[in-house]
Amino acid sequence: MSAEERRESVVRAAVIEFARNGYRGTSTEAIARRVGVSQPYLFRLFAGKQAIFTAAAERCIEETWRVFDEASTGLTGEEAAAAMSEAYMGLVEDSEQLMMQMQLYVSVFASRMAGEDEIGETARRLWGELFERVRERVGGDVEGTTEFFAYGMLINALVALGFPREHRIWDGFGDKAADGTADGTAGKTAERTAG
Amino acid sequence: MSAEERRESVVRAAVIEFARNGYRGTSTEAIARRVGVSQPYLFRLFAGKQAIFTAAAERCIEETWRVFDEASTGLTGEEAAAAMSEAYMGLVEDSEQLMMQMQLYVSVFASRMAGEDEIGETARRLWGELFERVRERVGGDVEGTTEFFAYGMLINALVALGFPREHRIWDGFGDKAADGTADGTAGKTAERTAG
DNA sequence: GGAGATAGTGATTGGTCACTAACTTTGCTC
DNA sequence: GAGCAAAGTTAGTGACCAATCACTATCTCC
Repeated sequence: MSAEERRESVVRAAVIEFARNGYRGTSTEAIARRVGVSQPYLFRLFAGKQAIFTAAAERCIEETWRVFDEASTGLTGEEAAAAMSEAYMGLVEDSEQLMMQMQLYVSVFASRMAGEDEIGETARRLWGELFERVRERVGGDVEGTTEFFAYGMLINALVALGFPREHRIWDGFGDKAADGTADGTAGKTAERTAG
Repeated sequence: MSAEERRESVVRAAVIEFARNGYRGTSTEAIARRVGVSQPYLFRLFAGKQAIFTAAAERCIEETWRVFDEASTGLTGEEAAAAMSEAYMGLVEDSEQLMMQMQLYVSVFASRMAGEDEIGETARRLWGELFERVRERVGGDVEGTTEFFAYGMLINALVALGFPREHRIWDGFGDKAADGTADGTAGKTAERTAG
């Protein structure tokens, strides 16, 4: 297998391990085991553990946009927003994607506290780009986009805490979360702008 | 100093250290140093590192309610919601409070992935209670409370990523975040229910 | 003043982990 | 099939860390 292909599989494995156990809680040994390669070999493919984490985080944000884009291609405004909301709700099943985001947030903060903000700069740039892309897709409404991301963050937290989707805590998300009765909206985006 | 007083100072120190560096990234040595006692003594006061983390997490959620309660005493409905939103925005300065929450979320997930859900059960109970208390305070509106928490989670993420409050990314939070022009609302709560 | 309880420390240990150095294997090209 | 580069491994190192053990100091009550 070429180094480039190996790097790809390392990133995929790293997303899973880092999402589940965080930066400090993940050993390079665990990543290597998942890839099926010896642990020292990771250091031939990446400059260090931090570089693997950064690559996993970038992948995760790119993948999030890919999900949004795929769900909303050809749509605009409220329709696009609803489609992306629904797509994000679908990620609740695939919790690695959501948790890798959370791990990125806390790791960026930790790095900044430690006096380094390199990963923070990267994360803010990527996150800002994601925000702008979503904003364009829904038609430029900043407040609506902010609300969209707000609900996304709450979903992350509820998934992390392990509230099952039947739990009452999900009741406030329209009726999409609890029983899948799609009314074409998710979050409160449609209601808000219709109000 | 009595053991009880020491435990209190350990919890306070632990919130800061865990908030900045996470569970795995925080050494008991670092907590002990901040408290001003020897590292082994922590294990006289608490059963283990996990017990310190749990105590810090509980404290953090209690403190969050305390902030909400203090800000909204005597108020109801939209006024209470606005006051609590404003109070939460004030915590942006005091990022340890917000980051300890985030660390709790990722740690709960990690514990569940590791097959233990003890801290998860505690966290869900406390978080659910916080949600219910806020809901009562704002008058029972589930959708509005959900929205309130959603914006709170987005604030956590933006703080973690280190977006300065002047950054455009905060523009979608009414006009409160950017320039402090208090219009009596925060997030979109007032607009939504008024719509 | 001594007995018991409470507060607190120094030394240590078994274990983990990121990372390195040196070596081997595999596949390609002429 | 020799030469070579890329892919991959085994063995090892220094640092760190949660938890334990055995010990000391201080206070209180009789």
